Amino acid sequence: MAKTSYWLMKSEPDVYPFERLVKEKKTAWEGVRNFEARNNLRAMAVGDLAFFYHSNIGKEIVGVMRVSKAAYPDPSAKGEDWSVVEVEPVKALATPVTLAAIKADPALKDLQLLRRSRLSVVPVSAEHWKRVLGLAKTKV
DNA sequence: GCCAACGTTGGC
DNA sequence: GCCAACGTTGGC
Repeated sequence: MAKTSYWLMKSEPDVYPFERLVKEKKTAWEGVRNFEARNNLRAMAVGDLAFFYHSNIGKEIVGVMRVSKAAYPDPSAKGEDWSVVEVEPVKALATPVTLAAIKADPALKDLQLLRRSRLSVVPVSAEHWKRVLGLAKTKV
């Protein structure tokens, strides 16, 4: 069993909020049109965990999800070289972790969310993962 | 609604 | 292969 990797994926809540993922039980993470984000998707393995971040509205990490199917061609981009993964909800955070809270925490200053703010799929280190869960008062 | 950051595209 | 122009993302 390979070591679990951690990620953070962004969605605008008026396009696809975490609550909808909870309701639908799983979704294909479509629409990534950035090479680096795509490569991150392709690096994911089944069982990897990811934070669900609401961009623009909310600007906070609201939940945790699990990769349930590894990368395969994006059905919304036929004939083009894009990928999606399938994810399923794990749980909502007891306390959402806001962007402001992340910025205010020196331990999280190197979080890729801050350093690469425009990238929609970024890796998260195990240390940062634990730290964010601590702030969220949530166990996974 | 504005603007900064930055990835992508296309001309040379 | 460089670089300017352009488009998109996302915070404020």
